[in-house]
Amino acid sequence: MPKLKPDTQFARQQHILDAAELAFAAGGFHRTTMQDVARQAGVSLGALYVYFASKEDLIAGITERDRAKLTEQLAAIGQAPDLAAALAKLGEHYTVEEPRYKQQLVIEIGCEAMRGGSVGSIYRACDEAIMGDFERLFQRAIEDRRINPRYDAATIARAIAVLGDGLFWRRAVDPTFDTKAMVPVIATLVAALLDGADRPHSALAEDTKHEV
Amino acid sequence: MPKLKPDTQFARQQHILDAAELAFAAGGFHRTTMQDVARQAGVSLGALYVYFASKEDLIAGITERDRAKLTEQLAAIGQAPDLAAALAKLGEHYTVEEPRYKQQLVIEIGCEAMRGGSVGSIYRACDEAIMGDFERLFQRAIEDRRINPRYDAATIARAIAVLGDGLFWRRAVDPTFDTKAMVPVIATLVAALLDGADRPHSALAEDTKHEV
Amino acid sequence: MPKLKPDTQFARQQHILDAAELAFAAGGFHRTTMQDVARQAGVSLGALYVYFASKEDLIAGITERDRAKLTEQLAAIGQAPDLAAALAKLGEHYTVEEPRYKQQLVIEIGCEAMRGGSVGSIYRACDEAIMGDFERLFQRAIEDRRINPRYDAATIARAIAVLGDGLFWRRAVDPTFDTKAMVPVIATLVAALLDGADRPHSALAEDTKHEV
Amino acid sequence: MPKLKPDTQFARQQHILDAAELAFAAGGFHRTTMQDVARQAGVSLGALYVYFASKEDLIAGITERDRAKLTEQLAAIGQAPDLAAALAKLGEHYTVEEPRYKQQLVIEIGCEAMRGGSVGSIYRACDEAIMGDFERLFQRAIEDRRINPRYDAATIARAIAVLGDGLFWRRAVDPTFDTKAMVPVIATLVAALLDGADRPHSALAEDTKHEV
DNA sequence: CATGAATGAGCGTTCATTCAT
DNA sequence: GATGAATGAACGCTCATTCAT
Repeated sequence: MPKLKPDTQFARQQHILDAAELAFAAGGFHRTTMQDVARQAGVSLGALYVYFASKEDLIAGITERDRAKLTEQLAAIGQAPDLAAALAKLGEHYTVEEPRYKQQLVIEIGCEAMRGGSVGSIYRACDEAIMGDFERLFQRAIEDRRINPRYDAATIARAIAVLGDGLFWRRAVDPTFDTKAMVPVIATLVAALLDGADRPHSALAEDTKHEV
Repeated sequence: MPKLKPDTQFARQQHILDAAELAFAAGGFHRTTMQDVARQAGVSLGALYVYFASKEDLIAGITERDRAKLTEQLAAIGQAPDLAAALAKLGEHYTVEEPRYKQQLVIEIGCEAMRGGSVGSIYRACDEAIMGDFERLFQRAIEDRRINPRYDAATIARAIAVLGDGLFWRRAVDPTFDTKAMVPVIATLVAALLDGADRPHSALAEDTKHEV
Repeated sequence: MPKLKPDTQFARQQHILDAAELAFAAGGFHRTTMQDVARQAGVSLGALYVYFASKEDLIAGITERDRAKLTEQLAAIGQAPDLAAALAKLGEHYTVEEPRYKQQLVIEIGCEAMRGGSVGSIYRACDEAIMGDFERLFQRAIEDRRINPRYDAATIARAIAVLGDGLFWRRAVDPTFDTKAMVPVIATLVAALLDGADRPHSALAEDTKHEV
Repeated sequence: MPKLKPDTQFARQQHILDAAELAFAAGGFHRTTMQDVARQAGVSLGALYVYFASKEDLIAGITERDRAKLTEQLAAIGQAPDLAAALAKLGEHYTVEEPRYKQQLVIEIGCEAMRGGSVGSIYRACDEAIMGDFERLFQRAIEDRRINPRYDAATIARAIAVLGDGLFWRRAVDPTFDTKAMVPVIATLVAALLDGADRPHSALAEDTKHEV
């Protein structure tokens, strides 16, 4: 029998990735066995290895797809007229539409990425790309005078990443965390970051200004 | 003297915890074997089990010690006259004094805590305690008119947790992250949270005000 | 064909049970490792766990098969016209045809069964079933006047169990024991049990008659 | 500090043996750790090794003491005027006075003795001594015409051993076994063995006579 | 291509034994 | 002599990966 049609191949790979995300989110990368993933996907163990050469490869596949989606969504923000509003929208998307297990997966991925390996490479490459895009995005916004921040584009990008990652972490780790209620609060801070150059700041800000 | 003095016992337990933190931070909880920990601690495999009944118990011990230290440090903030400055100081502490592997450990712990178990129980119990303390701290500060925030104490506490966790995450996961440079920026946001009731806000803040 | 036919599966399970009996009889349940069993069976360690979930499960499997065989053989006695002769035949079977290691295994099983667990459950369940069958067997024989014992059916059943177990024990524990020579002697006692109501007995019997 | 007085030494050794019997009977030789024994005896782990060089040595000590006691009791039977009655008395002793855990220990010992080692040596040496004594006992009784059996002294000795061991086994392995009720029944068989030369026997005896 | 039985290296854990105090 | 912390070989078991069918 010749090769499966590329469409079918791709579809099955995506199906396995979906199942693997569920399985891994439920039990973590290490406690979850390839057998578990196969069962969740409704395929045989051998079939798994047709589409992914190893467990690491499978995890890398998940990482890649997840980061690609995030990259894409952040890219879409570049088109938005109101940056702050677009970012708040994105924050809401991850809060309301996405199930919690996706966030837990992101934490799991980051945790795995800390150890290097192929997951680390992919994660960091994506992160750098995202950060670069982000930076350019804010650079353009500054140049176009659509925002008026106290900090340079690179700092803004990183600060917003801190906020976003903090939200992800909290939602994943704290089951009592009310993400929906927190998003607008964080959005306020994003807004403050984007548009704060000419505002007075608290004593603290004054004290630390020279460190920036 | 055959029976070790409690002091010595405690010291050895702490020594093993130190070694375990190093070993686990380097390889993650799952890749790191008990043998690795023993080697790092310079004790035999059996000695490990004299002080910790299982690997889970050892990880729980690390979690407990780590969270206890954090709780203690946050408690100390209650005494500070300038809340915002004290928080910034704490942020700097975790940035400059603490080695990066400690942050990675925190991420590892949180990741493990997502799966429940004894680590999950300890983590969540500490987290709740910390959040409660935090909330009361801000409540008192509001009543004493030392701060004048737009949000209630509970929201402030949670938002600052998001900022702190975001910093931890970034430092752990992104080796290029310049934490030292980012702390003052985040400190600005903390200051904005603590003292922002009567300031004008951006359009975003206006838009989402009704959701708060 | 990837999925093994049930026949093959069963055959392999039986093969492993055979090998395990040999290995366990040679070294006892506790000194014999799963690796030993695997080596004896000519399969890998992992393959063992395909067919038996744990060492206890493997021992339970041996127990079950052994007891099932015994139950079956005792059931066959029910059909025999001459009860005493059939029992003697069975005694001879276990003496001559069965290798000594099987007896040693029975002792090992009983020893394990003393500690409860799944082996204990299986052992006692079979023992009770056997004793019940035995009792009914003798009850019918009494009613049909094929035997004429001094004791009731339950007592007969238990006394014969004592004789049988004593033979097993002796053969297993004493390498100089001449089972072949002893079986007819024990058979005499069985015969005395089955047919002794109207015979005169020794002083001892008279002394203890009131206790019966 | 010089050596302990031999009396004290002996007393402690006996105390440890008592505790070890309890501990081993409860959990079996293999599941019970030296730590368990020490705890049961109320001594330190190190003290155990002052009195017994190894676990095997401790088990051998138990075996030796147990067999010595049995040997002694069987020797006492030699003095009895009525052999059958004396044997029945001994049977009752092990049924009523001795706790069940002692029987379980005997089974455990026999099980261990099957594997050879020092326990095997001791067990078999004692068994042979007992069997020799027993044989001589019955030989003298035959010569003195106090008994009139169908079989020679060696056969009688072994047959009675089968009965005794069968009783031990049943009591140890079957928690529902009513030993007290069974002893008189078995005593009947012993009596039949000791005094049966000139009695008619059942068809079974006739049938199997040629096999003897 | 699909299957799942087979493989075996490697893990967490136990426990008989030793020995510094 | 007594103590119990320390040792490390060895065990039961798991699971990523392979490959005959």
